Amino acid sequence: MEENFSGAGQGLGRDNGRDTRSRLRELALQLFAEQGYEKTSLREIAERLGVTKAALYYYFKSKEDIVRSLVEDYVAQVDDLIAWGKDQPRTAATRAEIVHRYMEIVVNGTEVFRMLQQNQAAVSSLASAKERGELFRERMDSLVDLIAGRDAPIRDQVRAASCLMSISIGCMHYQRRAADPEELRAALLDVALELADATPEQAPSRTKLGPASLIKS
Amino acid sequence: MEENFSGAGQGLGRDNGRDTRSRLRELALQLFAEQGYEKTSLREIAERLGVTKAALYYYFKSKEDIVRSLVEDYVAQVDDLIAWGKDQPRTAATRAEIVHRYMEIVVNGTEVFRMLQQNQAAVSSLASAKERGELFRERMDSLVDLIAGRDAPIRDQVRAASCLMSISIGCMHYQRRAADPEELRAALLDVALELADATPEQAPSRTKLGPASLIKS
DNA sequence: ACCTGAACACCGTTCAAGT
DNA sequence: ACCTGAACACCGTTCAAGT
Repeated sequence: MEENFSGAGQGLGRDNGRDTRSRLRELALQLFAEQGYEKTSLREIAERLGVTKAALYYYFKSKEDIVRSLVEDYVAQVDDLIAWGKDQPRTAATRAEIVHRYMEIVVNGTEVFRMLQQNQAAVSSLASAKERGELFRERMDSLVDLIAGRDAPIRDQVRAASCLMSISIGCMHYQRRAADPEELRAALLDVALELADATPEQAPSRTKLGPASLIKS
Repeated sequence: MEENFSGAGQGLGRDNGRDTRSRLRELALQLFAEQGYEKTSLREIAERLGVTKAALYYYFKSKEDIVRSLVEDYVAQVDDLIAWGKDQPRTAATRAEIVHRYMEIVVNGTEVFRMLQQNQAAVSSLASAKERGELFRERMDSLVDLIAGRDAPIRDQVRAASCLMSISIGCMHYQRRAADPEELRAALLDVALELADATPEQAPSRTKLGPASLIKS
């Protein structure tokens, strides 16, 4: 919805506007992810683009608005996934499908997710003042609910959260140094899928608190 | 080393200095974690403390220096853990011990880790200009090496990284809403320990790429 | 439609000066 | 030892004005 914005009249103008706008978005993403949102000044972006600071306000109404434009698409994709998941039966197959789809989203937007991860504080106060609270926390919780089941025991919630974190952190952290991207994908899926299913505590637990924890105090 | 700084002469002065300094640290940690490092101005901190902006520079030589002072202790603890781990045999017991110790560190410094997590970008450029690169990335990698073994296959590296992330993210994310903190600890340990050991792929793999992936293309 | 120049309030930092 | 007031360069944002 932000990417295919060119449709309106790209043959009419110099198409230079579209060009400047997307160069701006591309450059901002790179700089925000690399050196951080707050450490990247609009002056730096403008200089590299060959325009004035003030010119940027023709394309975006604020610095935060640039981030919103970069993130928007992926937030929508996650929302779609959540909506889809809510209509699905609570089976192992559904959980696996959620993991696969989430993985797909993250893989396609690794740079954006890296940028989000690195600028959590700056981004979460971007909450648009509207009801879309926290932007991440909330959606994390929704996905955890879908995977572990609503009001699941903490242990299963932790497993589900770890499952999701493994995917995103794993992508961001290893994508650059992994020789074969397919191998990384397979490894991530393997770990994530293992975490997506609550294990029926096969081994009688290696922590001191086993089933015996009911006896305490 | 930063906490027990009072030893020098706390009976001599008004002990008001020590007091202002630690009130400053406490307040800064709270604000940085809550609203973010960059969104928290020194003016706000100073006002709440009842002094001028400039007064803060008597205690810390820069804004970043406040963060360094907050983080220092925990970085040192992690470094100690890494150093200890390097001298240990590569057994399952060692891995379990590393997980337990890491958990201990994170539990004791949850607020600091939350603050680090939320301000990654701001903090990682705090790299002191010295060689202590990235502050987190690097130490993460060292711990992963200790758990998975150096130059382990990606799958095992991912498992080890997930193990560590489960602990820190799990603490930060669930500590506040968990009814019983002991239960949370047990749940986190359970998941982390499962991830700390590479599974001998018991089930013949549920991803499309099994051992058969060698045949491809 | 696309961009500039100049001004705004605010930020982190420095420093001479006060007690 | 502990703190202030005033100044510095820089930041994001606005706006009237130019083409």
